[in-house]
Amino acid sequence: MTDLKKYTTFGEHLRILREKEGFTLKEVATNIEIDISLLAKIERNERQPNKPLIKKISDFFKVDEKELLNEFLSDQIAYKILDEDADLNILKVAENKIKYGITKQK
Amino acid sequence: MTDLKKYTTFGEHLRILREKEGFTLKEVATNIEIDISLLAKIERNERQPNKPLIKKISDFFKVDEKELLNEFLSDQIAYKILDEDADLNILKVAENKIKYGITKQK
DNA sequence: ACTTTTTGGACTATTATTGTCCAATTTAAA
DNA sequence: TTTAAATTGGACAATAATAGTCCAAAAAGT
Repeated sequence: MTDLKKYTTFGEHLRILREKEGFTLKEVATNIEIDISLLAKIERNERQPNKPLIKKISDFFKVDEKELLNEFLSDQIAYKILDEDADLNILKVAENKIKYGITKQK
Repeated sequence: MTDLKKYTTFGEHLRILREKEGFTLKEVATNIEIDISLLAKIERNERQPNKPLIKKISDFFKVDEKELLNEFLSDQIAYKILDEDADLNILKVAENKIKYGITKQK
């Protein structure tokens, strides 16, 4: 587990990684082969990374891919709740659905 | 709270409501003004309802709209976890993100 | 002041999802 | 056991959502 502020977004996490190492957007973007502007947007959570990109990022910064992926997925869920401004208890409901019953969608 | 099997999907819930009242797909579909086939797909969770439709459904079956909406939202989260086959603990992480910090996406 | 870095917006491209249509299958009722 | 009604399923078109690009403006650093 990295010693970052917990409970931040994927984007912030990424920015912190980058700044900790003193890289510019350009340097990172070049390495992970995306547009600078896109990387900036990802850091600001205006765009979502895809899986291959998360892999490249974890390789570049030498962090655990799984951890980054979880950061990303938990963001998605958090954003969904915020967007819909749903009650937090639906998380428990979702958990129970998974545990007791429902199966994958086709 | 309706006395339905708990922790089922939106689609199953809908089908149970319909069958309990002895309606055919056609009858319900006509009333809520969607294609029969689409309704069938929604009952099988092959299509997701949208908000206005959830409203129409709750009106038609005289059930609480908020409850149906939560059913739908918790499904979405459950399906996401299953699809990504993510660890359940990301739900807790998401909850903490919401509680301590992150704000709405733009 | 000049240079580099970052931001922001408008636009296009891509991907995902919904909704439609119709034929095939299943159910049930005559 | 045929006939009709109900349901399913797939292929496709329509729509919506999201990502990615390009470039100019703003901010930060030297």
